[in-house]
Amino acid sequence: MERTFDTRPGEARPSRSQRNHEERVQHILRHAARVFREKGYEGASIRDISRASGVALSSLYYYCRNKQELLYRIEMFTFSRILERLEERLAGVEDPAEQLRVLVRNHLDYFLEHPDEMKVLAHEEDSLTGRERKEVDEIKRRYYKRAIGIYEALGTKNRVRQLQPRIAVLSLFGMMNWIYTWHRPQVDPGAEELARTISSIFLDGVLEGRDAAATARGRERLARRASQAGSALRASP
Amino acid sequence: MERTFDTRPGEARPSRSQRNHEERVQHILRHAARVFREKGYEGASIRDISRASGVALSSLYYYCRNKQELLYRIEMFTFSRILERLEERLAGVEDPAEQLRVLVRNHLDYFLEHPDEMKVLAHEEDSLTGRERKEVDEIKRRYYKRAIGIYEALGTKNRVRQLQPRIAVLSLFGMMNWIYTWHRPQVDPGAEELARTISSIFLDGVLEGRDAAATARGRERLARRASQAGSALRASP
DNA sequence: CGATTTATGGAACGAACGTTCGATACACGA
DNA sequence: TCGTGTATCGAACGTTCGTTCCATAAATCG
Repeated sequence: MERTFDTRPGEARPSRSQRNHEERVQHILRHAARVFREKGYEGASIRDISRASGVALSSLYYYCRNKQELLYRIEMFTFSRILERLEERLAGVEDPAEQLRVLVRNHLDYFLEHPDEMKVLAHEEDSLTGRERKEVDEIKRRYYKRAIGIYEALGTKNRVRQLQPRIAVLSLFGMMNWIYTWHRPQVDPGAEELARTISSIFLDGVLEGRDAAATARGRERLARRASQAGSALRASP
Repeated sequence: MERTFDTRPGEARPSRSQRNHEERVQHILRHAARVFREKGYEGASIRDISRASGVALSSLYYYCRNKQELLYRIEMFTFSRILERLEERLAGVEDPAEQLRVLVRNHLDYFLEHPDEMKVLAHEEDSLTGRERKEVDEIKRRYYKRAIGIYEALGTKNRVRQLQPRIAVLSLFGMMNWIYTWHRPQVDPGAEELARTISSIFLDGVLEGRDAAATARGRERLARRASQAGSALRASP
């Protein structure tokens, strides 16, 4: 049957049919991402995706095992690309502060270039289950660990506040990943200005120079006020 | 028919039956919030809420017109409480930086006390439609505007970086609202430490003193590098 | 060419969905 | 004690869901 060629069939050399196959899958995934963004994973039906992509309902099952696999492929593909691009851009950058700016810029570039996929990534974290869920969690963790590494390098080369790296880095991801809830391309700044703003808030904060030091003194006062306010609330009718 | 009393019936004086009614609604909403948090609004079925609350499927429709009203009531109630508490705590606080710390602390206190409701608030922004959607958007906007006001006051009393208030404030909300995706009560810090960390990142940044000024010089270098990297990527095979 | 994958879509499946209906149990003022 | 409004629920409605089946075109190849 298959001994005419010494390469296993359907593995190397993407034949024309295979290239078409992969293109078709990408076509479906692009439209699926848009539908998932608009209606959410649970709210979107396979019929919606069929209609949006122009591929018949039952034909979708020729390319994907089920609905979950659509989401899984979108998430895996997107995470892989972001990580891939990040490593390319980090090559040769030594200063940790600049590494962090590169990470933010890379994240936001991808965010604004592929808003559908990125909203799905940020919004459908819990929609996968089983093996698919585990694999996405794993690549997400790799991304997170990369950021933690940069943050810790930042601490060895600079004077840094005593913050838990986990909390600091997840706050940074919060600033970035929340963007999908408010960013309107025609009104709001592009990736460059957003990245500059968020990097500068994270690294330098909002206040400049001695003002930052001045407000630091107010912090113990706040701690006292907060617990005061808490008990006052509980006592009120 | 209804001329025996001069007060309109069922408006003033919450009778015992009315109190029980309101308690029952709150009971349902509490369980509904938990189910919405666990499965998402679309993924959760009325039958799930019936099972979780112990109220029969059809009885739920005695208390709420439909599924959307469950979500609407949860979101309105939660937003109202947060705003209410915020104003109580802000009373008498003059310094804008401290006002901002109070806002963060108030937000996170409510976040960790009512994680179900807060995840629903953060995660189901787009699930409502029509009149209900408009009303929730409106109260959300009031909250946002309050934060913008504090941020602008911060700018008049301190030396502040030239950042768009909209972007800065929405980044702050990003740090806070993203918490629901990662916070584990048994491992992660409570509201006080979280609020301290996030306030300090926002106001003072991660770097301290002259280090912050030193890295500022690196910014134009970054701008150049980023556009370089962008074209390099496009040119690569 | 005829044989065999590759690709497509109409029709149907059982299950689950949001919602409604009608019967029943109970509390309470007249 | 009777009648009326409040509260509850089992059963059912029509619709939509994810998925499968099967028949059939179109491309591939010895």
